[in-house]
Amino acid sequence: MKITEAMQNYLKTIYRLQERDGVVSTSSLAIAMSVAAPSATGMMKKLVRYRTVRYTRYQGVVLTKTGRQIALEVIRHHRLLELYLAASLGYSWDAVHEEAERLEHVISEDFEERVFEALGRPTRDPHGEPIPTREGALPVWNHDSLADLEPGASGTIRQVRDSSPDMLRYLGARGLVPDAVIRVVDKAPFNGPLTVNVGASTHALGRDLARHIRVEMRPMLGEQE
Amino acid sequence: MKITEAMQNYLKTIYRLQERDGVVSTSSLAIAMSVAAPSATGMMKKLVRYRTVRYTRYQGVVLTKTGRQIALEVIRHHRLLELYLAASLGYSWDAVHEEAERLEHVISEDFEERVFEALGRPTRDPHGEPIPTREGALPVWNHDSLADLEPGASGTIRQVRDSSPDMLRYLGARGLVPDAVIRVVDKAPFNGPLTVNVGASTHALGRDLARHIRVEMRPMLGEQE
DNA sequence: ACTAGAATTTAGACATTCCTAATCATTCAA
DNA sequence: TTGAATGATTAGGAATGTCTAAATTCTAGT
Repeated sequence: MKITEAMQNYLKTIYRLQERDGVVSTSSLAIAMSVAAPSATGMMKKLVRYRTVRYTRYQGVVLTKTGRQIALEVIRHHRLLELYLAASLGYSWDAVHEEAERLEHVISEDFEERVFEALGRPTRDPHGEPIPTREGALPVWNHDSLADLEPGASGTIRQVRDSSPDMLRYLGARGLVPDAVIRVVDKAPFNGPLTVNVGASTHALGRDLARHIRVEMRPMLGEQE
Repeated sequence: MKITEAMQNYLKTIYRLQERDGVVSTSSLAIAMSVAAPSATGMMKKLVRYRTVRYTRYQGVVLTKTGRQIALEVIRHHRLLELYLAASLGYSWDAVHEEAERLEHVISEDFEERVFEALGRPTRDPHGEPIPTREGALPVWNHDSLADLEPGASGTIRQVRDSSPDMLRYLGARGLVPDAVIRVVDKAPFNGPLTVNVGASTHALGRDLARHIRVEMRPMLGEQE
């Protein structure tokens, strides 16, 4: 009766998909885990035995409180590690994900605590994602998708939601990182690209890409109360 | 065709036992790995297929060059991690072993390299054990066992070979750590205790325990050339 | 309402790594 | 030298997590 590493990974993935889609289907889970569908079905049944998910045949799964707790614990490890690797060992923000992915399952609570303190009890990882607390609470902000901003709007990048190293390097090279201040110059119709100012330079960004960038809008002049 | 974590652990353990006893028997390996004897036999056969050990039925195993290479790589990870945990995250020397034991199999070569550089290319871990080089070379010193020193002899502790946290705490509390300068005051016959000066204080030490402490003797006055 | 196609689950298999029970080999002592 | 104790191996089986192929269930379009 032990939560294995595989189970942790499934729970973490279910959590992520559930945030996005609500109920999680077998096929989406299988794709996200890079396994065949029967593997996902089998694991769902196992997770049920551990009371970490609620599962109805042909209907998909939802995390229980216990399952969410475990997922958030793993996510906390992951994000603390990403931050630690970047801050203390000089990793670039596009390289932290892969290393954290393997370390997150093996570090002790003691290690977690020491890293947390060494980093000054941080609340966000290098990609701007919030770090769950030890108690499993996760502050949720509702920032706007960059893709939704209209020309003229400006704000501060709060999150860059993409774990592909190539994409992160691409964005980083253009200054599109958390805390960067941006302004939308132009926006093509029909899901076409956005043109944005970042600091001194201007870049065109695909709408799909922009959707992964979350922005805290600066209240327009005259809009403040 | 992949070296699994279990195989790494067996190879590391075979390396350690081989240093001590020469050829490694199934039973000693099984005991050291905390598994039943048939598990050890089975793994030996598997390690043969990977050309990491030479094995003769009923005779035990010896590492091949490849096997030793892999064992030393894992040991390098282990000792770098021990040092890093102690130096950068404030772990006590009795706590580093357990954490390093789990991390050693999952860190990347990149992580290893960054830690190595962050620590200033160290050559010894917190217990005084030498850290194998990236090429798999291991400097071997032949220090004396504290148990062999005669009354009046003195020297510097170079290694404390014990991974039990309790024992390390016990020794640490008495100042018996690497680089400590000690002098043997008295030595009981028949495998009885040694009495040693460590800094300002004096302690009696069981001979078995003293055997795990390796000392670089200071040449006696008048003995220098 | 029916049916074709998509999604999902079941069935059966394989690789790992571990176990217990039983058999086989070695060795040491009388 | 022989035989009992010790040590090692074989035989057979369990748990995990994966797969492919086949059967089942669902869903949408007519």
